[in-house]
Order: sequence, then C-alpha cells, then structure tokens
Amino acid sequence: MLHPDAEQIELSLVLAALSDPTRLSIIRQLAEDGEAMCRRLDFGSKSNLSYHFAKLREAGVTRTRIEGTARHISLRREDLDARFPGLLDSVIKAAASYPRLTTEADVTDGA
Amino acid sequence: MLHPDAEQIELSLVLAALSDPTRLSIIRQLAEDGEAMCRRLDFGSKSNLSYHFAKLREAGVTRTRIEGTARHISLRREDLDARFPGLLDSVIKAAASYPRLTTEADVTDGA
DNA sequence: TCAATAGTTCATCAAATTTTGAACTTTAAG
DNA sequence: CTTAAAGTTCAAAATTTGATGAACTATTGA
Repeated sequence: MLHPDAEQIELSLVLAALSDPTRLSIIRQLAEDGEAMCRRLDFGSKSNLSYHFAKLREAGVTRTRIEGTARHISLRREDLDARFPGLLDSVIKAAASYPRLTTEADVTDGA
Repeated sequence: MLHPDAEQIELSLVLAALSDPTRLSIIRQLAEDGEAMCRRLDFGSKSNLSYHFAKLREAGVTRTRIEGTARHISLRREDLDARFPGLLDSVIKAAASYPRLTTEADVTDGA
C-alpha cells in the first residue's frame, strides 16, 4: 500500500490519474462525501475499482486508510495544494459535471 | 485544422492532453514565449511533434494560426480560464520543472 | 474452526496512445 | 516550372491503459 511523499508527487502522474472520466467521478464523490468505501460505489468489478483507486493513490491524489477489511479513501487536499496550488480545487469544480457512482445503500440507509 | 468551441472543451480531454511530459514541456515553452513554431523546437521527428500539437489543439488547450507554411501555436488562456478557472495557471506554474525544448536557433538569433 | 466479507494480485485481452518513417500537400523562392 | 521548406496524413510497430474473472490474503463473525 504505497503512498508517495508530498514532495515526490509528480504533475504528469497526477494529471494522468485525473484524466479518466471514471476517476473524475470518484474525485467528485470524494470531494462531496469526504471519504468513500469501495463497497459503497456502484461499479462493474471489484478488481477494476481497485485498479482505479490504486492509480489515484500511487499518483498521490488520494490516501487510503485501512480499517479491518475496509478501505477508506480520501483526497490529499493539503499535500496537493502545497505542491500544485489551485490545481485540485479547479478540477473538483469542473468534476461536478461527471456522474456520481452512488449505490442504493447510500440512498436507503442513513450513512 | 479543428479547434473545439470554448464551451465544448472537455475536462478529461484537457487533463489527458496535459498529462504527457513532452506536452508539459510544450506548455511551459508556450507560457514563457507566447507563441511557438514547430521548427523552433528540438524534437525527434516532425510527425511526432505534429501529433502532440494536434492533441493539445483538439483538446482545446492551444490555438494554431497558419502563416504561409508555418504554424504558430499559442495557449487558449481566456477560453480555458472561463471554462476551468485556475486550472491552466496552476499547471503552468507546476510545468516550470519540465525541460524546455529549445533549439540552437532560439539561442543564437534574437527572435 | 469454518465460512463469509472486503479487497488485492495476477494473467489475459481489447483498446488507446505514442513513436517512426514514407508519402503527400501547400506555400514560397529561384 | 522546378525545387525546397514546413507540416500533415497514413500505416505499422511498440507501449501503455483499462476491463474481466479467477485465485489469493486478511479480517470478521458464527
């Protein structure tokens, strides 16, 4: 479970991580909800979601916290703001036009 | 020679266009010099440079002005600022760490 | 202990990206 | 008209990316 140091975060990797529509949907969800768990997202296959989360994490865009068997994913806002001021905010605003990946669970239970 | 309208510019295409190190070098050069001509850039092959310029142009990041046989490339700063406020500025600042693609010509003649 | 849950890792495959060189188009110059 | 210069376009090769299912690891609960 690798997270790059804040200083090692590389622009081209961050932009590549953010350039995929699926991952922009994830970013939107994280920006709105604060933290996401894999199982709460509607997604084709577990392994593909795992792949996208790894892309974001390895680029330094997200941090993954492990709690039991669950992974809690959040944006590395401060690290990104320090390294690339303004970048994440502008992307988050623009990502509002991408669809959410919300599960029924989110709608029906109160979490 | 297609340029998307300002309103049609798509975030994921812009981020994909900006996510390549070669193109970040081009962006840096354009931000510093205002306009670039293909022949002024040190580059492996003409066709590959043409390809990278097309990527930037088709994503809406640059505008290409034709003058005789030469192409003059410039950033679409206003269009991008209107559509994704702050995005281009933050990328330009961060792109300063990518190498220039300067030719000898730029150094020796005064253009 | 046994089974279920949550997610990772691996192999594979399809699709998209990047690079190269050759052929082509257009403009300018002699 | 002929030639050269500046780029574009096309086709082929190399690389990378993204998707899928099966096998695997680790934690939780009965």
